[in-house]
Amino acid sequence: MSLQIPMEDFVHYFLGNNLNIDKADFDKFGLKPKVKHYQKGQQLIIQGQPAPTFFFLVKGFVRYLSVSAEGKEFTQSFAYAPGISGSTRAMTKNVNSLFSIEALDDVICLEFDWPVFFEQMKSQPGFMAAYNRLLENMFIKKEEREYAFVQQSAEQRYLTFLDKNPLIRDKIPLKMIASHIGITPIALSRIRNRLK
Amino acid sequence: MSLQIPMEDFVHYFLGNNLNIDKADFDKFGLKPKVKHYQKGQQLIIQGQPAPTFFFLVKGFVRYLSVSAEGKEFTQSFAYAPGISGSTRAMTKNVNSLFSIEALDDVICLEFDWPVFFEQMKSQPGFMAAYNRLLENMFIKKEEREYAFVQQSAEQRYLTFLDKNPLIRDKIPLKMIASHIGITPIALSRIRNRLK
DNA sequence: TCAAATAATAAACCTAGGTTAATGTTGTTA
DNA sequence: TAACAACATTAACCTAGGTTTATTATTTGA
Repeated sequence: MSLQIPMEDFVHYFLGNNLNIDKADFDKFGLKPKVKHYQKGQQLIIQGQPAPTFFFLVKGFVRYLSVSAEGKEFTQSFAYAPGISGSTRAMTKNVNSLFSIEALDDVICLEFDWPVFFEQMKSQPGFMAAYNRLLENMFIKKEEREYAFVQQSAEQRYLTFLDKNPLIRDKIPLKMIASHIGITPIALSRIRNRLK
Repeated sequence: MSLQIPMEDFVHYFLGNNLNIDKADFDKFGLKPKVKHYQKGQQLIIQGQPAPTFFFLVKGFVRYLSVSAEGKEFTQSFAYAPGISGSTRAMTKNVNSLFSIEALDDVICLEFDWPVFFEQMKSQPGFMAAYNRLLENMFIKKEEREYAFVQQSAEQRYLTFLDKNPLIRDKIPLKMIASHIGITPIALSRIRNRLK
């Protein structure tokens, strides 16, 4: 592991607010992540291909995007450093990913092999519990999103997005925000015009 | 535990296709669930109230519904025997539930105290792993739903619902299907008329 | 620093689905 | 089995957001 500071960040993140895992537990792990660099526009994982890896983002931010059969883009979500990233479905079910993960920025990340990681996790109850908490949070976020799509207007979803994503709201193209909240860029433009 | 056959079902379910847990691990557990009966229309948990319990449905089926500030009903999902049920958010975060769970049928279920259950799970790695798998599946389902709301028409969502829910599709009122796929009963009626 | 590409906005028009209100159609229960 | 309630359908109308096509910023990169 050559990146001293990011590794500290990583440990700190896992130990910290989100996952609350014991530092000692983590150090017992013999993890050998690869340090990877991606340039803006490059893909960390590719829709339709296996993705048995998960990432810890050390620097930069990414989006999850899927392209439908009709060629329509949908930005499922965003992730940014310090934080984790990957396709839960592709990793855990060993199937092809339904989305790509694209760097929106120059990205530095640690790449973990999921099968190895998962195997080791089984012998580390603290880590397993942390993974649990992570999944719970991910699920709850999707639940909130489900609710938003059914009960809220596009305008409300836009305002909520701005509110909940202060770190990236001014750094990503509006068309990505539009496709994230499930509308076209034209509709978002109308909303923005109405709001000002 | 007085219900012999359901308990067998329960164990079998947890051991079985979904969670793949070892029967011996389960038996080590000293779980003392309450056996509960609910009549059609009664609520297992109530929106806005704490819900530190999870349920194993032995018989019958339920729906998760939330009512918005404007009084609009949304049927988040359905669950049926044999299977589990509860509010992940309310259980794990110890907050009030954002939805109610309502019996659509006469329901028999086992009620577990979440804090006790979770505490015991920590010492049973096999069970913790099973809970993980469950969360992964729950997350993936929500991901699919998110995708459906953004990329599919109401008609497609209706057809998908029928296809994926053979056990309940003919046993629940259409208005619940409508509110589950995010449209009004009127719109669903139009769709059904168009389809025949 | 000037093209060329990409992003954002705007206008005109269209459509899926919401809303309201009326009318059948089931299902309960007294 | 009558009467009431809940559910489902239909029609008429409305609106948010999609589509198409231009026009105007911004980036990007040579």
